[in-house]
Amino acid sequence: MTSTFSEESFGEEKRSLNFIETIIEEDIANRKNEARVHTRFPPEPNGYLHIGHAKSICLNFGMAEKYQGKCNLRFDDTNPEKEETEYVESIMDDVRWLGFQWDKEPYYASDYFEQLFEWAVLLIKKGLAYVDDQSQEVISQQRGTPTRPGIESPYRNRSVEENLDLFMRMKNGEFPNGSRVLRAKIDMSSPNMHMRDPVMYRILHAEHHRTDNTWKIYPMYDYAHGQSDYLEGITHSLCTLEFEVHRPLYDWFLDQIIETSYRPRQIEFARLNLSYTVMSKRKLLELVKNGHVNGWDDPRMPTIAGLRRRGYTPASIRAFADRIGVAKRDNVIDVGLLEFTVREDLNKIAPRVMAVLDPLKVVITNYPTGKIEYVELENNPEDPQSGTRNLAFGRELYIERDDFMVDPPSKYFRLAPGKEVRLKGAYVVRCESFETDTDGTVQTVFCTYDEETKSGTGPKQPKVKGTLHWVEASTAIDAEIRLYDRLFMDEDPAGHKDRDPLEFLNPDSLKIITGKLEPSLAGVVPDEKFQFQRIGYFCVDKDSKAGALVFNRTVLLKDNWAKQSGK
RNA sequence: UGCCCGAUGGUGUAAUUGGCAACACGUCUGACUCUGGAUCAGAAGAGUUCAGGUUCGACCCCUGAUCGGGCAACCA
Repeated sequence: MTSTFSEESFGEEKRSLNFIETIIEEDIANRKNEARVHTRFPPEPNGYLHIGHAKSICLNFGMAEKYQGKCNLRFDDTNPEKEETEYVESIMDDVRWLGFQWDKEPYYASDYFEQLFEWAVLLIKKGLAYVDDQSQEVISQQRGTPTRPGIESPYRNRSVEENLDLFMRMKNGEFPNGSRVLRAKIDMSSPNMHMRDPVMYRILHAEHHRTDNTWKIYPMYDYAHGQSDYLEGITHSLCTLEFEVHRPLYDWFLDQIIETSYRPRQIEFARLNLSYTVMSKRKLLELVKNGHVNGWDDPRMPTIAGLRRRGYTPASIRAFADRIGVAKRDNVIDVGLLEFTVREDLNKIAPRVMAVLDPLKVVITNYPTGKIEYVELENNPEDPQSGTRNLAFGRELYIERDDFMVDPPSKYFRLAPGKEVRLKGAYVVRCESFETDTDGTVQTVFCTYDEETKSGTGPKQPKVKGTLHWVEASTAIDAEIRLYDRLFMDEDPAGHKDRDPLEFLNPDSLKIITGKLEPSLAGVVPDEKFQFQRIGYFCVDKDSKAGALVFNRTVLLKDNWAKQSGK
């Protein structure tokens, strides 16, 4: 094994290789395929990319980066009935957003239709492919079952001439959909179902998003994928485990056409599963179509577009992909790990601001009426470069309703009658009294402040247990805050036989409230990210406008008090 | 009663290719803190699915079993 490429630069922790890196390094050491590394990310443009695809993207582009190779973006568009340009666009957006750059232009399997067709003709001439006139049902029956061998089609031994003629006429559109297929002649009794004379081409009179109506026949995945890899010079074709049984077929087709020593190799890894969510395109599409979420980029969706709108950063997703690793065993990653990686990134980069989501009025009774002063606050204690800002302080403020209790337990470090807290960046205040409405809900809390405790400059700096965030009432601005929670209440919503994942939908996955924010936020634009001090990370939604701000909650801060008091 | 994969703390991923298991998240302590965040220090938690075998020595090799996943679209 060469260690040339496994050495990490100084400061980075040195990690052991995953099984794919091990294979690649062996191949490089053996100078297989001239020691080139060329991968590809091959999505079908029939839906939006999700976090599982992000794993594949990071893997494929990551291997290319690590071994100074290349990675193609290739749209696997062999089924005109499901594929749309909208998806092509979104996929390119997502890959770019994650920070990867594909080699040259995006490729399309449809670019190879002509070549694929010629190779099909070649297979017919070699006696390795034939036109079958039977119906889908009959062909399916003849295929047998996993435990019973199939039987051969009566059309299996047609002459090359007849096959050629029929295949041409299929191509020319002379036959209706479903009337004939081209099949590879392999082995109807193979224990591997995929080798039982698989279909190579079907007749589809459908408009293709790129080739329009030129083609009346379309190649199947198995017939197109390996050859596409070959045409692009791919060396390591990484795909998920369910394609493992396809590998003999991948190799079989390549065997028939390859004349060089170069050959791509398919390697399978386990797809990502995330707890408390669903990951199949079909189920995600259902969520969108049935209106359980507001589109593919709804911040509750595990799509890349959804995560982006939720406030996740590319760095956090790449860090996530990094930590989950790559292996062949089935896995379910705790969604908490994803949340950890965003917090980790946002903690470093998100400016801190004051925002009160459930406001409770506080009156500082000994503070002059009408006076406003400005206190200085750090923008981000984690980032010394981020500077400070001035924030209005006055007699009437809002604090979080959770931060006051009439009759608190002993470990409660916040405001309560007779207790003192620090208002972050301002003064220490003491709660003298409070006022409730008729049903006992606290309406206003009355405090006194000590002018000498002013943050930083005051002569008295008493140690107080609690520090609260706050906003000054007359200058605070309102904003719509969208509080997102997990979409499903079950850890594995799709993992129950006889139960629809929709049964586990979380009815409280979105709550919309109006919060009070510090005025410096008036000019924010979509995608800006902040830490609402002591609450969590929030980002500006694309629906946000000046005067009608909208924030999405990305993730809460870790909250040991909630954990402790919840028990 | 087929074929192909896989099985290591709660969750993931490792173990210099045979020298008695490490890292991350999570959990729990404690310190620090003008964010009950972050940071720092520490702890608990698996003896590697099971049973045999080879070996001085097995997570690693062999045999068998068990459990889990995948395969019967003219989907990818």
